[in-house]
Amino acid sequence: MKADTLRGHLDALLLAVLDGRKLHGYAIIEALQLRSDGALDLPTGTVYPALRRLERAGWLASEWDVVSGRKRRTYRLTRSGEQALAAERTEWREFTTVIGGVLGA
Amino acid sequence: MKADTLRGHLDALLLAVLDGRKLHGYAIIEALQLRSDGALDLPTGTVYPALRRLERAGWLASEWDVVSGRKRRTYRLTRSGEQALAAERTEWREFTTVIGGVLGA
DNA sequence: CTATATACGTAGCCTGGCTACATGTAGCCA
DNA sequence: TGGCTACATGTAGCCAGGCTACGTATATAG
Repeated sequence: MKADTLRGHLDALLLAVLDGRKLHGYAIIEALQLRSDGALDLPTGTVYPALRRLERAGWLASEWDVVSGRKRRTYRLTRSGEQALAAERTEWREFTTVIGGVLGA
Repeated sequence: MKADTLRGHLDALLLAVLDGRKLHGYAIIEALQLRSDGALDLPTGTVYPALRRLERAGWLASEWDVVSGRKRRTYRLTRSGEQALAAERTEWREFTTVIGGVLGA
């Protein structure tokens, strides 16, 4: 996939992958690979700062836990994160309608 | 539409709007407004540099003409521009499939 | 004769994802 | 025991590319 196309859609992806489940950063990256059949392989330098940003925005909450000696910061959607996800999904539909409409015919 | 979402898709829009017809810059902006029901209102500072870039890339060709005293630089797709457009359309489908797939369920 | 629409163009900002690091643990295998 | 790989988190700074804010000029309507 061409570079830069992700711009503006990263938040939506992160919120979506956390919809209904708790995951830590590393697992989020893997989940996105899985759900996209390998098309999305986001670097940690993209994901970790984004997660902290979303937490500061109040859309995610995190807590540390330790699994077999390794520390993990596990994230989950907050109530307002769920609302943000719904909004992101709506925006995505609008976006694809607009661009697709121009490209379409 | 949220800022930055256009990132990486501008070329596709410009090529698409010139598919099968010649247009000058100002008319391209209007055509995009029309085709998107007003959702796309690209500033000249976005469109004009992009057109020149696409021309340098060999995807567009331009010529000056004068209509009722006003000078216009009219653009058309080159052969390789048509190929680029086809490629952009394919990439767009892939992109929406990937992101939509993650957001979807 | 002023305002608005038409028409083209550039310099420089700004944002946000990415590159390239730094740090540390667990488990496997030779 | 030592090294390699997978797991796991994080930051500093780069960089691309769309956008803001300009500057220029003509035609037309009021």
